Amino acid sequence: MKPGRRYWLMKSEPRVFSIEDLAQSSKQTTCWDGVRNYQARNFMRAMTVGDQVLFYHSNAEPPAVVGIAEVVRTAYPDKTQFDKSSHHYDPASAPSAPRWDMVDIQYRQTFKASLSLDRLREEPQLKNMVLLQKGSRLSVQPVTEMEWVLVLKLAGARAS
DNA sequence: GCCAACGTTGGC
DNA sequence: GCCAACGTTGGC
Repeated sequence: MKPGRRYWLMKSEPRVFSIEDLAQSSKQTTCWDGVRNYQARNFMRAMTVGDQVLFYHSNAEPPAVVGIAEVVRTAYPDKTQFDKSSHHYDPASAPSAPRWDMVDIQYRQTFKASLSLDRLREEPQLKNMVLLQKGSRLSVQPVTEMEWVLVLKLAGARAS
């Protein structure tokens, strides 16, 4: 655990963009566009290069943490907010004052055994994970170092 | 496909 | 500034 590193969890629907898609992306890197929630955006703005990310498959069977990525570029304006043809177009956002940001993340590893939501709920020490809170829908959320260490342990994974 | 939980919008 | 209406998320 390197000092100063922070830990996060980011959700993606695998039918839209899976961890396999990330692994096969150019430079195994992608920009995390489309976030349109202020709290999630603010968490992305707090990210620094080197921060570690749990990659979570939502709306999946089963929903699960499936691997690890790393932040390789800090927050910068999400171009899709100005693109009228984009599903994420935001007419209320001005180019002079972009409302939405994104970060770049790079693939690190896929867990041999992904950790399902049910499995995570079985761990008393993870009961405070943002992911496990009732009604939690945040697509970008903080993870504590204790939670990070335990999730990797449960996944039989080593920190990258 | 259902629907609970949550965030946003806009009338007042 | 309240809050009803609406849209979205995401587990099930």
